[in-house]
Amino acid sequence: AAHLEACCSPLSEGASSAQTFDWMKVKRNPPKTGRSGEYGYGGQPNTVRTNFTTKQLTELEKEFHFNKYLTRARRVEIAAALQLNETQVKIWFQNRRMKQKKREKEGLLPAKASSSDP
Amino acid sequence: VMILRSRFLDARRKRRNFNKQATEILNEYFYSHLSNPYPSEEAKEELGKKCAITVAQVSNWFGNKRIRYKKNIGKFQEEANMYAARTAVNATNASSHGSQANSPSTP
DNA sequence: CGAGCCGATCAATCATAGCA
DNA sequence: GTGCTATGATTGATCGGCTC
Repeated sequence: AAHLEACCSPLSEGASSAQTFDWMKVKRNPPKTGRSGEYGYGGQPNTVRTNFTTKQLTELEKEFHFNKYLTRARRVEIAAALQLNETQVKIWFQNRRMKQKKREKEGLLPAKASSSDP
Repeated sequence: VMILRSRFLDARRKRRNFNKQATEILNEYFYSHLSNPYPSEEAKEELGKKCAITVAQVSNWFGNKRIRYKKNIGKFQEEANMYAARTAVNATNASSHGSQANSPSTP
């Protein structure tokens, strides 16, 4: 792999229009997901977003409805059963909780409208 | 590979684009705060109200806009100039204000 | 000091809308 | 109809801040 970044600099611009602000340069570190998305490889950082299988998602969802929060023990069990990292399971639950909250929030006042109508 | 998508339960299927006016308002905010296009929760609520969309949609819009903008600044140059000219206001950096309509943030 | 959580965001991708 | 781009939504994972 090879990444290079050396184009424009935040220096001055003639007149109008934009410059390059800090938020445009923000870069996220590659996932440290070590692996286990798919057994086998060298073990190098996955670099890519893991795609959970329908089976894994089903199990996680089921567990979530049972308990919104995980205990260390439960997390280990699930991770082993689904062949995921404990971290991935932990993160999944965190994201799931946020998703749940978002849903509740919107399900409260969904005053439908906007856009166009065909 | 087969990975039979459970493409049968995704709300993202039927999607409708926003009004031209809503997009107008969002872009105006975006480009007038290009130095820091991160509306506060309050600002999002107000934008959502003005555009008749949810706060979540406002967040999605800004999230997509920021990523796509920085991915290809050149592609948005025109748009940027257009909106930049339309609004003279500009907050070069996050700091307090004292305006009337909307204020950036920092609780 | 570190682990887990929250809230926000990123970044890649999905699926459709919209236009030539 | 076909083909490609624009765009809203979804989501695994990261970042900073806070609690314990």
